[in-house]
Amino acid sequence: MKAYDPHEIEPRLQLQWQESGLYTVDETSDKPRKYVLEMFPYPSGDIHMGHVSNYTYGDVVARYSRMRGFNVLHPMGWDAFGLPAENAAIKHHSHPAKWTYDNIDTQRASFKRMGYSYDWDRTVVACDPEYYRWGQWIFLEFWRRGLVERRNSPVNWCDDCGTVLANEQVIDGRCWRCDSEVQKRDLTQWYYKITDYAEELLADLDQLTGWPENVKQQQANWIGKSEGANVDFALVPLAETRSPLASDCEIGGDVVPPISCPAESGSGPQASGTNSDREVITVFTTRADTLFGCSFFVVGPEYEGLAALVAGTPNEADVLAFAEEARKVSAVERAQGDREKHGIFTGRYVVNPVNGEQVPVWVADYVVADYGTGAVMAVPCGDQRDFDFARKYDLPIIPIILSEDDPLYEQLKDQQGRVVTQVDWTEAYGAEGVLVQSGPYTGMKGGKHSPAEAAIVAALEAAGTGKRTTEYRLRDWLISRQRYWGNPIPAIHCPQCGVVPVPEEDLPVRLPEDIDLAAGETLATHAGFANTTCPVCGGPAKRETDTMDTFTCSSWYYMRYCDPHNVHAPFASDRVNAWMPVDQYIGGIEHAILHLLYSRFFTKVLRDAGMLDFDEPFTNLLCQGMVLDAHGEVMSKSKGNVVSPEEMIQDYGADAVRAAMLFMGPPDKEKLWNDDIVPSMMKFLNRVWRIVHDLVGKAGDDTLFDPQADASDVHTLAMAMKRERHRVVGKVTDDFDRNNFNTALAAIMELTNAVASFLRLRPADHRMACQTGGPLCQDVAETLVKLIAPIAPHMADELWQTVLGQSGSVHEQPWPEYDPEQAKADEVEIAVQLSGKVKARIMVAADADEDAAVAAAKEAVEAQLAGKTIVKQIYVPGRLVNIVAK
RNA sequence: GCCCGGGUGGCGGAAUGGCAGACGCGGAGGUCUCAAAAACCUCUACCUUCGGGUGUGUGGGUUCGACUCCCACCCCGGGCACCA
Repeated sequence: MKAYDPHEIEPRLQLQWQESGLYTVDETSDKPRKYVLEMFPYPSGDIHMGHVSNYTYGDVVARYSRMRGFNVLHPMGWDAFGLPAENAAIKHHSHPAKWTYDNIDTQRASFKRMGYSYDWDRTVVACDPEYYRWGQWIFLEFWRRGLVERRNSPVNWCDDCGTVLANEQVIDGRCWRCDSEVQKRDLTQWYYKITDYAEELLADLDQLTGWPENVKQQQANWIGKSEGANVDFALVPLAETRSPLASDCEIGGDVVPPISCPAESGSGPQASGTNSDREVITVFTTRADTLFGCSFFVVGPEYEGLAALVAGTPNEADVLAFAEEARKVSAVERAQGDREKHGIFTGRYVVNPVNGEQVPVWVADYVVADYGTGAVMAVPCGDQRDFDFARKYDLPIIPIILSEDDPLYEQLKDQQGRVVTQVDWTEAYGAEGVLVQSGPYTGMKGGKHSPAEAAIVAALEAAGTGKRTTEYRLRDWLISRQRYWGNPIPAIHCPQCGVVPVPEEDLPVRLPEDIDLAAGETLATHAGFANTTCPVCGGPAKRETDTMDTFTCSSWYYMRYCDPHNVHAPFASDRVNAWMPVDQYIGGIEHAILHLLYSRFFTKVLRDAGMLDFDEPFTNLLCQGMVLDAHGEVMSKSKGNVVSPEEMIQDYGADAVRAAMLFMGPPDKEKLWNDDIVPSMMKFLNRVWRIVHDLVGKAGDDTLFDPQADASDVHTLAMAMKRERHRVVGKVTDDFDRNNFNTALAAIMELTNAVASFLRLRPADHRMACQTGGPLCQDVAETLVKLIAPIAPHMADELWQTVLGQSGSVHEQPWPEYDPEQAKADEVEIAVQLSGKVKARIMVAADADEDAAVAAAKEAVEAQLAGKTIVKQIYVPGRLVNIVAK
């Protein structure tokens, strides 16, 4: 027997697989198709343990699927545009392409060394003009469909990266890439109008039954749908303002005079002050039911009409100064949720449309600028933020929604007028409750989506002062970047014709290669690139010099894999429709929002463009957990705790590294790396290697079972091995179907243990005659090799081809069959419980009926049953007998 | 604050409401060996007066039976967050 030597076996088989084109997809095959995909890597350097984890899972799924009879598409490529390449180029006075392609070469070699079964003919590299050309084409298609917009607005600017960022790339006010503080700047930028798809992106999450719940939850949070209403508050003209100073701005006195309301006047909410000639400030609210509790009104410091609003008021200068200061607060500081609130009275009033009350308008820093209308109605009774603000500035808190258990409810439930009660609460009442002091709605149930909310919105709509609306937290996707190493935006700025698209036949707009980034050159300063002619009028014009966010590249690469060499289009629809959606997608949880949301968006747009016949790109999603060091710390160069896959392969071989990664735990959980695990897997593979050799050595031996010798033991263990063979195939099949790689491997170990027991118990000098012994050994050996083939593909193929002497590769073999009947034992051990406590264990026939099992069980616990009456007995076949006795 | 996960031996982790701790690591002892390595074997949750008792974050509940289901709480990880 040759010793197991992964360093000899692995490179040899990798070459054999490559030369035979084992993993090249055959588009003409009539097998059912399966698309197995892992998120493509960014070529940042050599691979790390996170890559090993991700791509090993994908490779096991791909290899297992092939053996299950699928025609499997399993491609690999690189997400090759991005800032690190540019920084490296500046540092080394070279070109980003060099750094990128060098790293791709390194990674490709490592992936091959890991034995991953990719179809390398389909590789997509995002910075290849043959790929990014079609990213530009898709940009133009989005433009044609009205989904591209260029607009000026406050954007996130990262100074260290020298570019703007999408909302999704700002984490707690910091840049996702370099962690430096993000500033707000007013800039004209390019957007993809993802908000047009907000509703569908949210609603279709329900279709994604193969996605982890937390990812769907994160996307739903990010989209952030709120159903409510826009309500118009009419501005009281300055001339009619009755109380000009901030200090008297409360609704005067303790008792507000009774207001007219439908119960008295017979009409809907008073539309007082909503004449068309009056200026209106609109607010968005999900709690229209609390309108009667509105005691002030707030606009944010960024509110557009602020200057006009305060023009001519006594406090104009102070208000503008306050707003200016508030705007300067950094995003990082603002990201802290429980900041102290600050505000100032504007001197103006608006009219509450439900009751005609005039309420003071404040400017405060707790109003979010780009959500809703940038203005809110304040109901301190029902909203904690308004409550805090009211307390700080001594503004009225009018109880209008209460729990029925509240003593105050008894006092107020029949209150006719409007008592401005300064309640002694310590916090707002945010829950559902019953309305009081709310005109005709008093006594109705209030809360989000409550009857009172519906009734009040309906009345506002009837009166023309309100409208049902849905707001989303999702913002449009800012796709332009002020960087070189990205996909150029195919647009031209013509002084005559404005901003015009680059004609399709002129694609791709190529990145100039002769650029000196180290000297500070940019696309904008590169004359050869920036200067062009207008495709409409032919006059001199400037090229757009922003590039696209790299996430635009990763939003459709999985479609390109289906038709990677197409020179006429991004892809042929029939090819993509034949493979997609991706059956199993695997990647890191950090893309729960960014990449996965953008990809879903692209899919829906291209579907609407008639290019795709499916709604969602990824049917099943597996988000792998991070690989951490033994102490649960993230591996990083600065901490010096990085485990190198390359070193592990050198020491133990790729198969052992793969097995170790799979065995560490469930794929979606964090994995704590332990240095002992790879050698122990090497040990296990060695054991399999020897066992298969041993079994094959016995396979030709038709004298295996000698009834003259200790036949009972040998026969018993042979039968146990056979049962285990069937049971384990069932278990492994089930586990692979559910991506439970760790327990699949554990089950394979159990089979090897059964085989080892069998082999050990048969001393070499036993010569036995049996018809079935040899074939059983051969069958078990083949089965074991097939089961382990997806996990340790090199060793399995070597055993298959040389030790088992089979032709072809094990990776083309059908997955082993199993017979559940044969997995059953004749006799099983069951537990005997007394009132749920295990008291004994007995052997019974596997098919024992209840009477037999219970009788045997009683015998086993006879002593403990003495003097007791049996109340109940439960028999779970193959498991236990539970006797309840008093 | 809201929304997801999770809490099981010394460690990683197993358990369709049915014998908790599969499988592996580590540890102890042994076989083989001149010796070591490798390989193989046995043991390995805790307490115990050796009868048994206790154990899956805590406290209740449902059930013949709960790691699993329900209620309340504690702790850890993640996401969202002055989003009206």
